[in-house]
Amino acid sequence: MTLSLYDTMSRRKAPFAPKDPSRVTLYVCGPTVYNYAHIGNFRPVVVFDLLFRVLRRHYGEGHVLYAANVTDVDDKINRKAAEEGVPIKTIADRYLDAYNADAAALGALRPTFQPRVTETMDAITGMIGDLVRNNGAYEAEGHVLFDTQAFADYGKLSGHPMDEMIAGARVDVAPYKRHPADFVLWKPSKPGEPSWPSPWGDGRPGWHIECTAMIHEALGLPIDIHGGGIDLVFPHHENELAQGVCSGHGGREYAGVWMHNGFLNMADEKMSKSLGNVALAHDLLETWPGEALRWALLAGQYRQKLEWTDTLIEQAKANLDRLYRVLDDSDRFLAGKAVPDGAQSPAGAAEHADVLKALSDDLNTPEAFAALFQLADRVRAAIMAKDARAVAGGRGLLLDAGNLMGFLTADPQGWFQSGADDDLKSRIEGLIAARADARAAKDWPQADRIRDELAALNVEVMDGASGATWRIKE
RNA sequence: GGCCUGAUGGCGGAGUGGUGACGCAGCGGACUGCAAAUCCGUGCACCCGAGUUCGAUUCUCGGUCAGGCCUCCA
Repeated sequence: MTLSLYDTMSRRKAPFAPKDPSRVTLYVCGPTVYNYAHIGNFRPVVVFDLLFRVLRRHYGEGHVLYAANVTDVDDKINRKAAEEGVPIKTIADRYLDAYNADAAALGALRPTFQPRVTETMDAITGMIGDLVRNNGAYEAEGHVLFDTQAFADYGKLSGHPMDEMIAGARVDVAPYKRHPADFVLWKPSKPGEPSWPSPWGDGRPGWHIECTAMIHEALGLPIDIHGGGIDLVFPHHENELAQGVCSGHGGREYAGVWMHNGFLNMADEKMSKSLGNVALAHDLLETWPGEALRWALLAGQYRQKLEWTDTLIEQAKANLDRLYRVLDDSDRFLAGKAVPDGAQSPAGAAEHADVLKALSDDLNTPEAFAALFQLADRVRAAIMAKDARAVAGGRGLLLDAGNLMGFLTADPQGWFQSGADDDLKSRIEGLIAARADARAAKDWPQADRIRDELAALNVEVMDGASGATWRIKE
């Protein structure tokens, strides 16, 4: 099965061809850890986690290397550390832990490498040195600047012609720059700020060089896929590309494919800390299962913008409920049954294949979801046909397809009963038992009274052939 | 000002030159003591104008609207 990906550089979808199928490399720009990350920050995390999973399915788990960096020195981190009177590492560690916890709750696997700027300083200064030697950078007033004139293709990724970028620039140009588009590779630290030694004096790296150096250090240039948010195309990725090529590592190529996810909007505007319209993943995870948030983040194709609303999350939750119900019903149906082995094709084999097929088409998650539902329908039909072998096989396929996308990892019963502690559970079970007695005695008013009581506890009862089941209503 | 996306039913959201996915919500029915879940059935859309075509939601051009980048930003 062919994997096709959309490349920002060529503006086309094309079959993916890694340079070495036994060592596929993926890099995604990670967080600056100075605060809790908002849900929009996690869109690329979830999207590229999905890509990571799909790549592993195509090339084998051990053959895909995924690096996502951590920016752990930056003005905002410095400021926060100064406010609290602690080292920047304290701030960075705190929010990196929170970030990784949130990412895990959203079903993201840990990247193979998670390099930190402060631990990659030698590689960073080394690469700046390479650029200076190659005449791709120059020193001016204690700064080292990248010389955009040295890279003829500058602007090719973003499609921004050089002249127009200057004409439209809305920032003051530092006087020591040879060209307005030149950008900082190394800058002196102000007194009291963290600084590192370098051949150009003590200071700290510019933002763009960090990624290029970490990519080279962790994966080696050139890489197969470079990902990130659409906003990073210019200037960040444009600059990374220029640095990488001019550094002399990896030849003319920096990344084989450039992938960019669209933004998350809230009330028709992008979610951003400066606009103040943020929803922290950390807070959302208090009220919603991580899988529901993950589903919501994948509800649209990754390149499209996504409107983040409560309705979106509710619908995502409802979608997952439907799949979990099938799993739950399968479990009930299979309970106590000896399932015969056999080579008979399980329910939903074709639909199972369709899931990977849809994902392999530039991560078409909506189509993958559709295939997942069709697969669930096949399992449902097998339950109704009382075909234990088909149910067991189909259930396995549904689970596998869901897991591939990072879903259906919860125990089905637990999915519906999460939010109930043991006290509540035993109370619910007691009421259900009492209601069963009332129903056996055909005391309908009493049975309905108990159901109302359960409803007051936010519990929904479902009478089935083999007794009543329940779940927490949302 | 320059560059770039997008516009599909009540909602989310794929896709396609000709039979308009999928899910949520709605409606009718079956099942149920009544519900819920489930099953069966069902209504509802392709921004506007022009062009190409036997035929366009799908291609081309123009317009309108929305959003993004050009500045820290996923």
